Amino acid sequence: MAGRGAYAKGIAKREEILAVALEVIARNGYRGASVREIAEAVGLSQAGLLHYFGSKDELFTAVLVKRDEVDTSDAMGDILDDLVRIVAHNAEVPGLVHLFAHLSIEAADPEHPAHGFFIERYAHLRETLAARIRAGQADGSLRAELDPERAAAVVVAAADGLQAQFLLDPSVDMAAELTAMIEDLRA
Amino acid sequence: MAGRGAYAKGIAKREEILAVALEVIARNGYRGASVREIAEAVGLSQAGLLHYFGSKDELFTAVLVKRDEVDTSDAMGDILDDLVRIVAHNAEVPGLVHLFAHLSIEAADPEHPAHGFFIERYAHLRETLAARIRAGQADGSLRAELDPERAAAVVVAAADGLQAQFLLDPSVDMAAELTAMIEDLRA
DNA sequence: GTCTATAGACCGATAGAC
DNA sequence: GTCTATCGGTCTATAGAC
Repeated sequence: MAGRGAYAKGIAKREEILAVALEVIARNGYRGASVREIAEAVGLSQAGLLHYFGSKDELFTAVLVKRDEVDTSDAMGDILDDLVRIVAHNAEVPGLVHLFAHLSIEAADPEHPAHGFFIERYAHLRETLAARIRAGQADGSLRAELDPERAAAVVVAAADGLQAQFLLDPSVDMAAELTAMIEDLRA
Repeated sequence: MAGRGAYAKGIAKREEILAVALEVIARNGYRGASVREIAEAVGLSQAGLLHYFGSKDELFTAVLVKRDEVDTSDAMGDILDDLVRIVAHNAEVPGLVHLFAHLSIEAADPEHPAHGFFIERYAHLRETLAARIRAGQADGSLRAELDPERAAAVVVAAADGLQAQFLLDPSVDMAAELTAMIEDLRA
């Protein structure tokens, strides 16, 4: 895997493009963040950029995966706390929240490059949460009458829905609402 | 307001366009539902259609308002029941759910024609739900420790988030999940 | 008032030269 | 690996016929 110069340079360039794209989107928002604009910010032509990522959707999907990796590496252990912390952090980068929301809707099409990513992301998130809820029920810290799978799906849904409300009206305090909801799960 | 022939005809044409657009979107989905396609389905040129609605976004916003009117007229009285019924019905028209989700994200831009619509829609929905929760707490049918405003915001958010999960994976049973969530609010 | 036709701007995608 | 040039598609705007 430790490729030679040319290969390694390609990888590095991809990383550089992703970092710049993340900046541009976080600053200018998703709207108007065209491939051309990002390409110019990196110092490439539009076609030059699309050499590294086959299409606009693939580029933006890669940005998403990258953000997810960063979020995951920041995780502290308790998924309930992590979720609230991620949501709180998201309030500071509305452009990225917009990109995420936008792509999650567009990826409904099975042909979309990010379709698999979102399917797996939701499945993994729901499983992790359900396991955490079961553990909490076992040690008596969470209410016993909850259905772990259903509660997990609804917590994930609420987090997404709160982001939509936040995008429309930035005064919505996503983290506070989500915290209150999670508090309500406790015994 | 009872205009003469020409005016009334314009109104009727608008209604006809909205009805056809609703059909096309429900059938073909939002993706690929271009102004041209809808115009041809009505028997108009693209520019002919845009004479009635200033832009694509305005047209789609009008479709949304129309759907909302239909939903509202179907309401039976109890907002909690109505919400579940609307969500259940939505599972049968994924194209419309897609349109709704897509526009609600795009409308985050304050310049978007549907921005005000969504702001008001969420505010109204949250108020109505909060009032219903307060009433339920007064008569002892809903849990007393809930914060009515927060619970209302979270229920709305969950409904939206479940729609996003449903669009990605149609096997997700939105109505069942939402019903379970609402059950959990009861005393 | 209503509609057709057309033109311009922008975008993403692709071909092919270097 | 990067560029220029170009293509097809979408939205918007407008001039002018009816």
